[in-house]
Amino acid sequence: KSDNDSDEDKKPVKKVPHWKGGLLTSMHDSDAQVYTDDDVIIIKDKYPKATYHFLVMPKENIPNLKSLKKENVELLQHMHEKGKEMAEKADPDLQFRLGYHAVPSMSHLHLHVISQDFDSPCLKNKKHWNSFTTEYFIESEEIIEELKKNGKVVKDVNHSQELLKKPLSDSLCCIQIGTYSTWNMQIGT
DNA sequence: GTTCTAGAAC
DNA sequence: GTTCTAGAAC
Repeated sequence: KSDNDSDEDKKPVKKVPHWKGGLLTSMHDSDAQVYTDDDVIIIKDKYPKATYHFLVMPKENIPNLKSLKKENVELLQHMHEKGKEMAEKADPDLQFRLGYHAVPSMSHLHLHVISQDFDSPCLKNKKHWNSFTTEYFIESEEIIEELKKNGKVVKDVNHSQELLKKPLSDSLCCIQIGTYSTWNMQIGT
C-alpha cells in the first residue's frame, strides 16, 4: 500500500480537517438522531447551547441559505413543522425559537430548534450568546417569507459577523445571564 | 464547529 | 495576578 493516488488527499500544506462536514456524519449517527422521515432528519446538537437544542436537516443536500430556491419553500415549511413538534415533545412549558444562523460554520443546511433557557455548559462565550440572541439568528418564518417573495435568500455576511462581536448589553442577556453555571462574562450594563 | 494558547487588556 | 481576544489547528 504505497503512495500512488495521492493527488487529492495528500497535499503537504493547508489540509484542514473536514470539520465543516461534521453534520453529515452526525446525520447518520443513530445515537444523535431523534426523528427521521422521507425528507428530514432531526439530531441533537453535539454541543447544545441550551437544555434542548436540535438541528433539523433536509436529507437533500442543500449546503446553505444561499443555495435555496423557490421550490424549497415546502421543504422549509416541513422542517419548521417537524422542528416545532420536536420542541413541543421535548418540553411544552419551555419557550423555543426556530431559526438559521446568518453565517453558519458547518456545511449542510440546518434549522436550529433551541429552548430559550440557554442553560448549558457548552454556551461559553460572547459569540455563542450573540449567535442566538441577535439578528444573526434569523427566524425560520423570515427565511420562508423571503424565499417566497424573492425566490432566494440574501444576507450581508460582513454585517452578520459584526453582530457576533456586539457587547452583551441586550435586556434579554441581563435577565438570562443568571442561569449560567460556567459563563461569567461581564455584561455591558 | 471546538480546543489551545500567546499576547493584549484589565 | 486574571480575563479577554484573535488566530492556528498537518
